[in-house]
Amino acid sequence: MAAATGDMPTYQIRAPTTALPQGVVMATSPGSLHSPQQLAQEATRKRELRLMKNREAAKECRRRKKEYVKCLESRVAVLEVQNKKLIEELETLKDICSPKTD
DNA sequence: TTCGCAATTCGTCATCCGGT
DNA sequence: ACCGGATGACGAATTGCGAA
Repeated sequence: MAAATGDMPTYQIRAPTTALPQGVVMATSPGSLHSPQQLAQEATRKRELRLMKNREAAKECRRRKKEYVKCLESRVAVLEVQNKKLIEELETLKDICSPKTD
């Protein structure tokens, strides 16, 4: 697929993020954190939240990619039919235009 | 039935890139 | 500069299938 430094794949649609995944609870405000234990808990919570979001993002990314590939495949099918017709048409015109050698 | 293998799916990490 | 979303890469888990 697109190289890391390449252009954006056409199947990517950047949508604004809205709701949090179900079951995710916002943390208390940072100002209310004190002990190292609380800080550690907060770090763990943040990590779990990040993993959960990335998991969902990966699913969505793969879904879009599949859709994109399907779309490309159906376009290939259409173009193949079109190409076949054009080749046939060309052969017909060649027959009509070629001088009779006889 | 079960074993081995290939293909597919999934979760995670690393990185890039755009927005603030 | 920092943050967060998108995605490629990778390894682990799962699935499907033919051979024994």
